[in-house]
Amino acid sequence: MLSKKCKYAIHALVYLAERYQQGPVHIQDIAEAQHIPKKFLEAILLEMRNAKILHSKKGKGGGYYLYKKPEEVNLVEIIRLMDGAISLLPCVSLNYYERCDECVNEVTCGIRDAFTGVRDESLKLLSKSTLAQIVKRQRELAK
Amino acid sequence: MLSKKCKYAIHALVYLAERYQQGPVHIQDIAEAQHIPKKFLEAILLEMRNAKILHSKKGKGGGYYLYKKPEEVNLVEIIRLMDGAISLLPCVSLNYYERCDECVNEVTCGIRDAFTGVRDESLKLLSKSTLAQIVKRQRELAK
DNA sequence: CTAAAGTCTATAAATTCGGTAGATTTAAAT
DNA sequence: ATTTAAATCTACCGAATTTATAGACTTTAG
Repeated sequence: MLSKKCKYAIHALVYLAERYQQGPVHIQDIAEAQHIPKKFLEAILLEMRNAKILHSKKGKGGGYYLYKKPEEVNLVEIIRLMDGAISLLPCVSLNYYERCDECVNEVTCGIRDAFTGVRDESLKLLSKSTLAQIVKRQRELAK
Repeated sequence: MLSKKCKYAIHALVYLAERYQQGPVHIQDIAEAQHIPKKFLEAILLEMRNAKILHSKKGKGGGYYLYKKPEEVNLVEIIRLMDGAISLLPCVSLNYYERCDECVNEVTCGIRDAFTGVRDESLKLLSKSTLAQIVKRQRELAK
């Protein structure tokens, strides 16, 4: 399962993607519209700002807005930033690899195989899902 | 990521599947061979016994052994028992569904779509992975 | 200069995770 | 019947992580 933090991040980004190039959006607005605790959201947005996904403008009339284009932000990137690995086991992770203590021999471990498949499929689907894609889908569904 | 508990459970089951129909296996043996804390493993095996995946024999010469056939135990079942949902979001879970507070309208939410796809692919791959399959794979790799 | 916004630091509640201790029960072997 | 080896049960614990909250500080438009 994704953490709430990650879920919040995705919702906030989609909200900002819907308002792409319409100027800065207040944290407060996002928090209220998406039912996210404001202070928690603050920290999340800040983290995404540090990762260059968002930009912010301080002071009156300030707020957050997308730095990258909606087509260029996908779910893999967001999940990795917020929660870490996509894969279900550390020993099959591409970006967060860790050796298993239980695995006597990683090469002959029959378990990794299945999870490598799941990882690859998940990566494929999640990387196809960009903010642009999600917003488009959303608009179609709303009709 | 799966919890350690779940990873331990899978390793223990594979170990027992390798010894299917060869009599009860001591917790101690499994713990040592797979580097799992014994007391923690105890609780895990007990849970799988209650779920009718394993049987146990008490007293001298006792131990744990597979109740179901290795072909009949797959990773979906184990993960659901140990960690819960397979899906990444509660609102797309088949067995552990929960409504999202953030979702203003679940029907028009463009996010669920991507995660439904990931869920379906994961379920497909994980349900194909049975203990029998894993043991077979393991024996091939060991050659 | 002031109000409205993000930023930073610190903390805390709640939950989950990973693990342990010890008494009890069961059953085989002697 | 006694001993011994095993699972079972009950209870607990510490640490880490997750999910937040409070409040002082900084920046900027007007």
